[in-house]
Amino acid sequence: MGMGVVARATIRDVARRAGCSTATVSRVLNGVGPASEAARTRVLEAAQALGFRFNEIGRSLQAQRSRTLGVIVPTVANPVFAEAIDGIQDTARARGYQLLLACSNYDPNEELQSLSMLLAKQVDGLVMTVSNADDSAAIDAVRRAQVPFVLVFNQPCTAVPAVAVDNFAAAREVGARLLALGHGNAAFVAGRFRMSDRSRQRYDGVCAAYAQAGAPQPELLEVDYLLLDHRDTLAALLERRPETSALFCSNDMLALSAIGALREFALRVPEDLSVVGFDGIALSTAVSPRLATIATPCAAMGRTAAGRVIDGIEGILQIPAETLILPHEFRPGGSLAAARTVSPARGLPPAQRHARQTLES
Amino acid sequence: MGMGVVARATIRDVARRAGCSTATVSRVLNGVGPASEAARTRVLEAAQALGFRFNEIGRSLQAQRSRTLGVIVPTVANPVFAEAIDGIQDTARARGYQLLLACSNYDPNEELQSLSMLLAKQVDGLVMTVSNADDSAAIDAVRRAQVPFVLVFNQPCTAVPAVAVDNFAAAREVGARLLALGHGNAAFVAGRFRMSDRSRQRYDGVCAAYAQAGAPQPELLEVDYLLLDHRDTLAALLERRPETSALFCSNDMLALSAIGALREFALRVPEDLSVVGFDGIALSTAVSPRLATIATPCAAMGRTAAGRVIDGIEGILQIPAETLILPHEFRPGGSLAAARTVSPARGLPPAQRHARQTLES
DNA sequence: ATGAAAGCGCTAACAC
DNA sequence: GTGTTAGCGCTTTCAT
Repeated sequence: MGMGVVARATIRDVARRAGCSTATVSRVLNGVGPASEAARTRVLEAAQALGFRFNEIGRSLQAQRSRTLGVIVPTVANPVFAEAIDGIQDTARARGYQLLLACSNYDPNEELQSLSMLLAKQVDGLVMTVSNADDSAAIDAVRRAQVPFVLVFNQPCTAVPAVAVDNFAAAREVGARLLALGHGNAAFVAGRFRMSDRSRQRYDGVCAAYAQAGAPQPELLEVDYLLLDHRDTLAALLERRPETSALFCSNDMLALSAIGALREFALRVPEDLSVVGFDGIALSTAVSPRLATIATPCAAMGRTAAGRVIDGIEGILQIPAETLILPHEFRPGGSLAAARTVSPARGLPPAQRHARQTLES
Repeated sequence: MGMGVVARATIRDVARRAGCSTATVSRVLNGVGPASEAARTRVLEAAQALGFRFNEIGRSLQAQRSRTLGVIVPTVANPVFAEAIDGIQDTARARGYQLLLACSNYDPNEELQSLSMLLAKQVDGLVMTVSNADDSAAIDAVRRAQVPFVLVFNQPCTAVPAVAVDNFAAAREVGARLLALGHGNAAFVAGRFRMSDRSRQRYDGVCAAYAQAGAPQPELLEVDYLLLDHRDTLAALLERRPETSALFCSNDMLALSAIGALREFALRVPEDLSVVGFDGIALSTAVSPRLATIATPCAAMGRTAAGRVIDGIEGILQIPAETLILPHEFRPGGSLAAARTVSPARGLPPAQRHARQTLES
């Protein structure tokens, strides 16, 4: 064996050195139960001298709780989940919990598998984002396990504890604003449409707005979410439907990279095409033009969800099996402007070719 | 107590149901040691019927290993760490380890405190990024604890296991390129300069290039890393040193938001000012103009570091106490161009005022 | 005030 | 091939 953990001091070592029993050590170090001043100082001294630290594994086994929260998100590479994790961390740390993190890559099987591992490790509770909150093997499993959990981002129709924003309403609002600005022809750009109920809810929302206005249903444009280069897909769309004047992207990462792709075509945002995102990640306010988007309180959602889970764990609260909707806000940005009345001359194929040559050289 | 974990089936329950001892159950379920076909099927059946899952806490206590890796990074909100975590995850999952995640917020005290918690939870090894790899209480502590660890991103001078890119060399290369393009006056923009050895190494690198060329040392511009709005700071710089023609940012997030801020001043990138980043996060290739940056293999660094740690844990390898340098690559991008020979007219104060009014209305 | 002992779930000698 | 037992580190009755 290479470099392994050297035998760390246990409570027995401390007891031996302090000349008392392990029970006394435990009482002193935990500050519970009686202990004479003499014993107290001897124990403290011994613990100090030995550099004693509790072994939380032993404690967990006996206490039947691990002070650990499981977290399952699709990926940490999308800042929206990263920001939520920061929020979860905040609350967890403040309340003395650690985070066991797993990423599912938008794959329900991996969700289930990760969940299984986390449950085996006896997490006290779970915060997770699943592919499809209304039909999730992972949710079934965590329910069977009777472990407190709260979803984040997911906005289930069924009775499941969750903290989210109102995806449908927010997207409908975006739809209304697009229409008000004259964008009768818009497209909805999504990454993992099949694997994200949020994405579908958002699409439904914008479609509802368009339907209500009698406008044509926005085309659904699915792009590879791993690849951040969407030039080909967008070029195809603009060729197919040149009247498209706005892109509503399922999340900010997508929106940002869509803007990048459009610029490669020498298309100006918002003069030639408007772009709207969803999430309100930190970077969305830092770029210029600022990204018009739905600002969601990602970190607060993480904090709230973690808080509820911990309340549930500690018996402070029976976690309600319903979605807590946190307020969203449409945040205007330079990436969204009124549609041109005349369709711009978009020399797409040549521009595209040019851009690609430039880049691939 | 609210909803707690209901008593889960233990190995004893399985044994009872299968009519054998716990030892047999353990042997069968772990696939080690002898077991008759009859026993095997009875155990499997019983386990199935009871929905038995090992309690990893019990296992860990007995085995003296947790199959858990501790991960400490400054923040998960910076995509560069998020991407590294994805890499760590990859390897960890492949080799059967879970991740216990902690964020230090660039604070050495929090590093130490997080470390302490992770060690108490008996992580088998650690992957971490510390503030200052050459003077880190956390490193001292993890060494004392004799727990295998590898740093990521940190590039220590002292003998510490690490996986990183050569920050100094990469930054010097950026410096050389800036000079070659006529940027005799550049500024280095950093977030947590005091709290990031990487940042300092990068600054030293670019300074070395400038010194060698006899050019004036790039000014160090420290900005609030939490706030992504750097307009005021940048405006002050450009007023103070209007001859500045390029910004070299300590990381891509900073670079991206710097570009955003400049656009708010109606300054064009790269016509008026060039911007170079460092890291090569996914978004840096998606924006337009593409961000010129040092592309670093963040995910690979995470994978490699995790791999080494696990090799160390499993005694496959004695982790070498030295920095493994992974290759970086300068990635050109439209954000960097030759400096203008004549200084552009930069109506800064009015532009700034205008931009801010627009945004704050 | 203190200690002995049981036991959390599991594995690994060791006996049979 | 199988069971008994001890013990991983800790807390917690229950005696004393």
